[in-house]
Amino acid sequence: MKSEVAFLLKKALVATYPDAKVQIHVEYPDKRYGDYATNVAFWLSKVLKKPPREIATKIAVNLKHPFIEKVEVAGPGFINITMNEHWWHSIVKKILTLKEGYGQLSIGNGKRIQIEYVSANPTGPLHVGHGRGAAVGDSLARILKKAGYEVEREYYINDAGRQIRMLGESIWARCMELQGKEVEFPEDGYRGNYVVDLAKEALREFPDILERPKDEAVEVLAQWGKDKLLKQIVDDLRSFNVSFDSFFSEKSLHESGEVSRIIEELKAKGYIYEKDGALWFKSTAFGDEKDRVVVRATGEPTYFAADIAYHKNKMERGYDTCIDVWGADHHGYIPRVKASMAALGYNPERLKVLLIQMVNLLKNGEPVVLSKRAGEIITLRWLINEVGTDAARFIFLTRKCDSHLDFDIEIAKRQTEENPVFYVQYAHARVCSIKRTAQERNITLSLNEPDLSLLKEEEEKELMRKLAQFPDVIENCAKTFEPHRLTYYLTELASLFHGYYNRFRVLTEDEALRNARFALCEAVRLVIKEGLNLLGVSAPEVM
RNA sequence: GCGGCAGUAGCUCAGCUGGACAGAGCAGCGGACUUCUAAUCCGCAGGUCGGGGGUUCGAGUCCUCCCUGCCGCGCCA
Repeated sequence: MKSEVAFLLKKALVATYPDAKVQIHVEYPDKRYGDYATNVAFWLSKVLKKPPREIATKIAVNLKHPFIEKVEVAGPGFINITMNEHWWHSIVKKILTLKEGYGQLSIGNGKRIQIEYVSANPTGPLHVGHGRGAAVGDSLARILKKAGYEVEREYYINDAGRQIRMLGESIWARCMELQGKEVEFPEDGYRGNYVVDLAKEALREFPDILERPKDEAVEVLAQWGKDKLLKQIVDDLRSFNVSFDSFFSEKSLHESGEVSRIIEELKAKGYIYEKDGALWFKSTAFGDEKDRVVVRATGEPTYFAADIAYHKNKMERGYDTCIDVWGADHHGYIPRVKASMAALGYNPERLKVLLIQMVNLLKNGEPVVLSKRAGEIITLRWLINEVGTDAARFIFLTRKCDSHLDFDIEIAKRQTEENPVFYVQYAHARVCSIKRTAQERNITLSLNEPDLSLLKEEEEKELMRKLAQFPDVIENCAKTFEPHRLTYYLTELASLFHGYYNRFRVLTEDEALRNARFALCEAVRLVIKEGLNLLGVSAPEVM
């Protein structure tokens, strides 16, 4: 609702200083100062060369609206605004009318955003780190949609190149072992147990596989294994409430010739040279720290070459913005991708890369040590089975992407008050419980024209203030690409609700008061439900 | 060595274009269930915002230097 206040401020500003051009920023001050505040006078004082208090006072005089109770100039020049009850009541009514549609914005203005996330190699199951990227990417997609963007979600499948062949060789080696044949396991092979399971299944599916020439067998197993693993990945993501609009195959870029074409295009522009038998892209011309190989001395294109083609393809599809969600260990990769886009004549600003920091797994405060050599990983599937999708998603979204995340498996499993997701869900369930109890006791509850002026308590006003912030939170998340702000908001809203619930009764004798309070609670419930939905977390009616 | 991220209460972390006395949860201590679910609530206690300089009317937030931790610097992806 900040935007409405900003609009009123804008009017007052124009009335006072018609020529002033300044961005109006509205904040939530400490509640003893008022409901909204702005520091616009400070910015103006720089331009007008007058004291901020003087400017603030003049603007305040012109700030009028039936919903404004009072306007005060405070401190060195803040303008504090206090709204009257009609303003707060209008918000509750708005929520009850719009329901889950409350908070829908149009700041995206129909602009197209593509968001690519997870994109894990189909050479093994998803691990916990992928889960964090999935939670962030998926929730961000939901939030951006809510903010009025046209959003497309994509998964880039690295189904070409060395790692897929290595998958085939790993399965082949395990097949040999299962048949009791001595064979050296490939040095960079995939050592996880899942490869043994795949090998067992492969032997059933292709009884003659080991009789075929090795190259052929490896190729068959590679493609078959890749498809199996991809299906498993998609299934895991589905259990994690994560979905995609499209899957884009790296292999298709090679097969369609797009990779070769992109190299020719860069060559024509003079950004490709040969050294040591390989072809190099002159990314240093666009700020990268060194040039990068696009075609190996063996004649094979690198992963990066395909990635250039992929990003060109994205640009050609006309998105206003493309978001790539990557693990933070890929940060050194950003300059070369942006360089390639610049070289091809695209504005690199159209690409935003979100780096997701590492997840540290803990067990009762102690780091979980995994042997990388033995291919030990903690899979997302395991995590979902242990702690559930709701808890895992919520915990992943309680940190900003830039921060490392300590994920303590025992705490997440414990399902106690240490686990914030239940706290928020419980608030939702409690409102549902009020409704149920009323039904059981034949108490009438009506949302029809509640008399909200009966909500006189400070706690009730606090709740209405918080509810009014929801659209601002959506806007904030969408602009910063930071979904974690929503989890904090929901926790705060739930906290206010629990406090209110403990102190006041909804099902009172006084029918008018009962209906007014229930209307407020129902508004809280609707916002929590929609908020959780944006995080991909369920809102149970009973707990 | 170069680069990225982090360094805020005992622990895990928030902190909205720089704003008005630095916030939450957990842990600790003390209270609240014949009344809409105690997975809850109320209260107390707890911090020279890693350190030094600087910019500003104002710095946890911006600049600079230093310290510590994690990560990256392949013709791997």
